[in-house]
Amino acid sequence: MCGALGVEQDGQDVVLMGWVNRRRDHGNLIFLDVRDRTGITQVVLDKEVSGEAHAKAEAARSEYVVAVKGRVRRRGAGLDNPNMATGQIEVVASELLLLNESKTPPFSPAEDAIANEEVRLKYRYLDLRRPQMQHNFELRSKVAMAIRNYLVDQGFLEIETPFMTRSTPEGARDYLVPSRVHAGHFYALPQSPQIFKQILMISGFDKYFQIARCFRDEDLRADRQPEFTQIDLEMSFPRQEMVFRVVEGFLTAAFATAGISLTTPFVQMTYDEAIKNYGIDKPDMRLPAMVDLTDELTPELRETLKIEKALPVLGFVIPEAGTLSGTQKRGLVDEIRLAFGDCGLDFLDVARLKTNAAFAPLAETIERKVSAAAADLIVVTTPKLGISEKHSKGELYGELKYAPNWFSDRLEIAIYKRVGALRLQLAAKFADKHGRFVKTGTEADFKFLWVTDFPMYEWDEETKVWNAAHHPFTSPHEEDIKAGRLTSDKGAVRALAYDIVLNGTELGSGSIRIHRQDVQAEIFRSLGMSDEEAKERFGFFLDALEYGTPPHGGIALGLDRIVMILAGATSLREVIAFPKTAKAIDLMVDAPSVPTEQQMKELHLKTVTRS
RNA sequence: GGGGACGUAGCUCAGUUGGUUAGAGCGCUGCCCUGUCACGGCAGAGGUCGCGGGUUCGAGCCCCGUCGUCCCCGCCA
Repeated sequence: MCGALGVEQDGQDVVLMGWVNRRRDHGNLIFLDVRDRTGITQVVLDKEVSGEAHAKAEAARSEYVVAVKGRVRRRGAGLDNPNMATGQIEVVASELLLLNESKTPPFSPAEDAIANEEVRLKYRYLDLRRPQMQHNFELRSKVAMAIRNYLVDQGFLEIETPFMTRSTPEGARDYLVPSRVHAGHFYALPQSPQIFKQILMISGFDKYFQIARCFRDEDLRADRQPEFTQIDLEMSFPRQEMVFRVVEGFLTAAFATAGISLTTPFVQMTYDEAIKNYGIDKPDMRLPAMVDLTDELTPELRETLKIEKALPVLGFVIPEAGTLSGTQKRGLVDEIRLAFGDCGLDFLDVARLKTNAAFAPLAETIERKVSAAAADLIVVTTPKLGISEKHSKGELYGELKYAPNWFSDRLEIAIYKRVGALRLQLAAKFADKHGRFVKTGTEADFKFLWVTDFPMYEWDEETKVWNAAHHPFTSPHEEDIKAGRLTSDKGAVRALAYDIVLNGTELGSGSIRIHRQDVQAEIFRSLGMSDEEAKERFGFFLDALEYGTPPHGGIALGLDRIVMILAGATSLREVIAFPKTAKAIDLMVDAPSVPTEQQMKELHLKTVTRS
């Protein structure tokens, strides 16, 4: 292989096959850089060595497929290329075959500058030839294999579940597949194998896993594709810590394939703590936390900053941001105001903190509380959100989605989330300076975290109902059931649900499930689902629960996201061979497409145009 | 559904206050070249300025609409 040659092979006869990465024609001497999956080797075609091979090389062009027969030679003094892995050797060709020609490609896989995504996706086969992409998919393959091996070693069984099924209870929109045999009936592609894996527990497969494709018809993001791959697993008789240890185990194995050793167990915090300290349920631990400064502010300072009495004031630090000029500061404030509304905020570096008339008396306290270093930027803020005492709890939950237990009765909690978002946006803005997001290939680049005790219910402001925050098979905390909160105080019910977070990205989420039919029925009722409705949607599952269901629980992790972060990429498209655009289009095969009339007829379908 | 950025040669991009013949680098084609490795030299080809409409004496540039790509909000266990 092209990348496998080194000085050890000096003098050996070899055959190389690959693509012409570059051609350098010196007349009677031609260099071809031949590329395959493993790397690039320089091939020398000397007219005096083989006139025939040399003549063929004259016709060779970029991306031609060639076979070279020749001898490995240590390059002469001063001819080594230190920029190339194989730069100490070259292959002197005695024979050259042009196995296939290539049209001039719209962009060259050899180029350092990458074309725009539209072109890359249309000519995906060319894009995938790029060494970076080849590396990503080698990494992905190895990671998946390491996880498989680990789980199998731990006694997990890999079991497949159907793609053509019925809706799973995940709340996302389904992709539907029309049935030819049953007019008007549709299969749904699974949003996850959730129900099947629980059934497998009931079936006695006490440790199941699957690297499973999942489908969700929702709008996309850089880290969301309509079809994606999950490492899905479920265990019987677990405590959640048992699930954590399994996940930490396979992640350690997976990261080891990339040469990164992880320290376990991972850090753990509750959902409430995450919101309170980071303003988000998936904290990026590479950045410092927020600090509540409410009790530190004097009434005079509140006056100066025009902060209403009731609102909490939060501070945080952007590391290494350096000193901002007045203009920069004003620009930043305007920008933030645009995105976050009036924040009553101020940006202060440590020096300014001490000289600012309003803040000076508190300088030391604030500096100490936010643990600011000299070059750090201190942000003191309270987004106002137009919140007042008049706002109902429901409206607040709408803003908040969840209602963490510790502030069930307070009105200003959405602020924590706003400030959390602000913290992330500002950190991204100063990313070049603080370097916290830079990947160096060490353990420190990967900050894992377990977030536990998620709320059981979330308030849907549009429909004015409580929904299951995770899914309706998640078990609430026993004490919350006993305290009657399922009916009296839904917002305060904690679930035995947990997320695993890496660098601010949710990698996966899982829960301990309900294994008792009576509890399950109570949950459905608490979600406003009638017994009939529950039976209609999940009847088969409720039946199964009644035949000796073991306590069980599990988790599912996004394989694509793991590989993305490990590869240092910022989009899933870099680690999915044939991804879709933000509008769920495959630009290479041009999918989705219009079916033929014959297909439509057989499927009993008719297209209606919505006006 | 909403907001933002982008769309000019095959690719990456520049294009001033609206002005006459739209440029650069890379790539491509031909010729030359025996030590290059982002080879070099000479010559050359290559444009529906995304698309449609409008304003104007005149539009790559201004306005409206539309399509596409990307990012974000909503949405998404």
